Amino acid sequence: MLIGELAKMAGCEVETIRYYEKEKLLTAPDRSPAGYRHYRSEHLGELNFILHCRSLGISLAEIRQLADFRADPTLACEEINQLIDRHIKSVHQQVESLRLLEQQLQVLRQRCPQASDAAHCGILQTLVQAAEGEGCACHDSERSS
Amino acid sequence: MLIGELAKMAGCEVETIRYYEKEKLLTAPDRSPAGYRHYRSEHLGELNFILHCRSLGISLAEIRQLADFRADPTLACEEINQLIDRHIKSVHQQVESLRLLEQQLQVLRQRCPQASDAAHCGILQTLVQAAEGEGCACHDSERSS
DNA sequence: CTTGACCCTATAGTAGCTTCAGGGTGTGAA
DNA sequence: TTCACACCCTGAAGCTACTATAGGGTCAAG
Repeated sequence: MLIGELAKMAGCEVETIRYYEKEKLLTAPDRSPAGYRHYRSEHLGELNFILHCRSLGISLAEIRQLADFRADPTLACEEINQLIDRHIKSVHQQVESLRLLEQQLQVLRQRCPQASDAAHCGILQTLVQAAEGEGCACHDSERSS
Repeated sequence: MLIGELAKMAGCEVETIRYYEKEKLLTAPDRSPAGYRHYRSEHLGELNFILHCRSLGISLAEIRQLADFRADPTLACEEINQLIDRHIKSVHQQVESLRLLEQQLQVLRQRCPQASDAAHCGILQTLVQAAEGEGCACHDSERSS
């Protein structure tokens, strides 16, 4: 299987595969005399493992750790639990701060319900006022919470 | 006002200010004979504007646009509205996908309630199974939704 | 005249790819 | 056979928004 076919099967870009190989996340395949990479089904498994972890927002460094656990199953899985717990925590924090951000943007957006010119744009005025330290509508919810 | 004082007043790093100047987001201040930057209150306003926008997750490219609107207030503010609307939309999408991700991680975590060794680690097994295309517990909610 | 806090520039590093330049390979058709 | 075209290769640079590092200059106090 050539790199293009593997990419198609896994649903990623060819460059991504070469990148993972360079980063030693994917074992290097055999090469044809012309230097073409030839993959086998194990490679598809490895690649899917990486892509699946990435879709869960796990970093390449963490995936490298998981791959080590996978390679040596006598290791304690307590670390895997911790890794996932840390990850859940950070995702949860991201969700919370983005929800706050969304609220702030909604408030900001309501400042300018109709289009006119920038001189009268409520959004721009709000941003400029905030810069002048007059307290901003969009971040008020931070103080009150 | 020297760069260190400005940084303290605005609550950011000195390097960040120099970076914004290099990126032409901040107008270059006058220099002392020794080459030290000397700032005035306008600069604090400009910097606060940038930092406030950044705290709302607005990119530097978008801040550059907003600064143009600020500089030429005869421009239509419709574009500002659109910029904020686009931003709200993308933040909302991020929130949704992170919430889904959190759920998936919780499901994954429940696969391994107790620590043993990696050979019996439910999390690792789940990830490996997913890689083998057997359908994964953590992404099941995607299909059912 | 030395110490220490501050300032300067230019360059490289971060994460996770993506894009680009410049070239080789393999297959089918004219 | 020669051409086009789709695919493959490498190495380096680009992206975002900073942060860090190296190697140096300035200035006021003691």
